[in-house]
Amino acid sequence: MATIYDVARMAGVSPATVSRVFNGVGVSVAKVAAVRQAAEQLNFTPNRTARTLRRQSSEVIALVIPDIENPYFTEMARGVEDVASEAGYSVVLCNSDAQVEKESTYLRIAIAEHMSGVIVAAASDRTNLDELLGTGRPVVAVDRSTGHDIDGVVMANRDAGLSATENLIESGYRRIAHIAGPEHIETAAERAEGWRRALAAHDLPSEGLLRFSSFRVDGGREVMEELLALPEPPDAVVAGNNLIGVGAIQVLTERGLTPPLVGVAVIGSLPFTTLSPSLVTVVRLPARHMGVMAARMLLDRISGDDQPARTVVLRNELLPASVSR
Amino acid sequence: MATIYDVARMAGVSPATVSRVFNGVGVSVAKVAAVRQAAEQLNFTPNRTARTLRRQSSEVIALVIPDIENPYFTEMARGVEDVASEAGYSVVLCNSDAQVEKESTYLRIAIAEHMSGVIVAAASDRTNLDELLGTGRPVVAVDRSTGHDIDGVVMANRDAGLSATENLIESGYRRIAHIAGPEHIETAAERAEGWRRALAAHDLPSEGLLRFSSFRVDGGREVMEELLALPEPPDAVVAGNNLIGVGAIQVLTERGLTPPLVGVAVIGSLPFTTLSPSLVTVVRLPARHMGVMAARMLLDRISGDDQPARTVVLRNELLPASVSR
DNA sequence: ATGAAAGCGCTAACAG
DNA sequence: CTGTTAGCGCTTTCAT
Repeated sequence: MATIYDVARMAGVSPATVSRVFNGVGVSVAKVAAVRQAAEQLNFTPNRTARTLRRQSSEVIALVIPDIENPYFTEMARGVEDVASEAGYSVVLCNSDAQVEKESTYLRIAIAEHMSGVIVAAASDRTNLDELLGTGRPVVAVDRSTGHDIDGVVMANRDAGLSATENLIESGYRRIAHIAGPEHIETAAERAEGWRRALAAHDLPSEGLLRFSSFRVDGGREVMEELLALPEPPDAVVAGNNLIGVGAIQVLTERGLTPPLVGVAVIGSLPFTTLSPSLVTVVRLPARHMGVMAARMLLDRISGDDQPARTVVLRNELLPASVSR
Repeated sequence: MATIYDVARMAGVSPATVSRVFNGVGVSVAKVAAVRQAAEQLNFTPNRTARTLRRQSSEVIALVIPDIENPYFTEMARGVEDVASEAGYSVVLCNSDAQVEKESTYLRIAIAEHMSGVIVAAASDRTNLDELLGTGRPVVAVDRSTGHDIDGVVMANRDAGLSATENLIESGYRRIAHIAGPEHIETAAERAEGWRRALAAHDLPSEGLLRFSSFRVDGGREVMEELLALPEPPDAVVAGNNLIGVGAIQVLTERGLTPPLVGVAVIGSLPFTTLSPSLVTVVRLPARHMGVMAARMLLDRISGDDQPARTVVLRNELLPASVSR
């Protein structure tokens, strides 16, 4: 690999001048031309590692998410990436697999690699950002808030749970279960709270109808089966996220209980569903937009913005099933 | 951030010794203990950028894929990540968005950041690896082969197209269309070739029944609509990948032509489908395994293996629909 | 086994 | 506008 010295020699200038050419500072047109030509000829690319070491920061941001196979998070990643790459930043995607240890490893790498900032969807409420924040790096929380006083972008989760449930109530369902995500994850708890409130407001029963699960397809399947095995099974169900929804609908379909025979409302979109869209209620969560907002806030912080921490709450959109029992 | 010098001073040793402690070379137990304790106290993490600059290589590999929102590729990414992280490597995921220019940018970053190797699912047949290969870095092609003489892992695409089509023929369908991916993408062309052969072998018509599209849901939807508008519409369809399959099934469902009314075979899994699995034929492609194999080959190369280039072809598994017309 | 010292390739004062 | 120079933090000879 050619270095800045090779280019300098070939162009008959000093290494500093070559550096300047590649960093947009004032250099005479003649030398710029000479340097560019030499660089071209030598196939020179500035060595980012050296630049990073010298500058103590790199144009890379880390995005740490708990499940790279969940379309909700990949949609969000697209939003982050679009904003970041527009601004000349690269995004490295890290999959914490919902494990705090893996998450810590990636956060440590972000520090050790001098990345400029981090966007993190916390693996759990035990996520520890102290070390990262101690380095002064900007960090933005997405999807789930953390215990720390930092910028964040979250969904209106309680509202989502509430409106999903109310929609089912309006459609005439009366025994509405909720398959929530893990109990210690904020989004899950909040959505469950919304579900509970909706039922309470309409004097409907909730006892025995709330189940915590994993935010995954098999979690949704398992719990749906349990619910159907109940002496008095529910006539409708609110799925705590997209994957739980998929699992629940799969089980219902296999049993011939295709919605709207059993009412289904899902918190989150079902991008790859093959079901006719009018059969289930969906609360669309603006995942891409969440990524966009988070990236913008992070970039602001990186360029020195030091306002007090902000939390943005994103509204969601109810797409009611158009067919009911 | 504490440096190796801070630790050295505190532990009463030289910086070189600290370095040795963190690189597993022979150091007396007493000093090891002193260094570890000092490091702990100062919360020291070796600076990777400096290490990379010095060593001219980093324990990071890049994985470049054309669509991060496609579960096929994220499943593959999981396979890569599991193997890599086991071996102490981190994986940075880069989304080329099926654009050769974005892809080039990421490949250039991989060089400039001294990454140890690259796994790439080529954006198109115009993907250019010359610059990357010129640096001597190991590169493994996945999913799609490249023009270059490098290791690769691909699916048995022709076979996949063939067996998907034959399954539909056996189920009694006679007018079988194929919605393929982009014509200039190898996987699409090969699967189409399999479809064509199956039809030819059974003296069935193919004329006007092959459509190239994008490997995305809207591509599948669009073409499915076109096909249904034909004067003589097909009675079955082979979808060129998972997303095309989703789009096609969505359109059929909306028209009340739910499979098996119209036969559907999909090349690729439908992880988030809510359709009863027995209604469509699926050719399962071992995406995770592809990632695992690719990562292993790359790691081998990184540790110096210099055998001639190998190409691994992965067999797929036919999961026939259990219900037919 | 340990330390001293020389860079890896780049950028940012500082002079001129 | 341009060149000289001193590191960024680490690893790795080369001595000892």
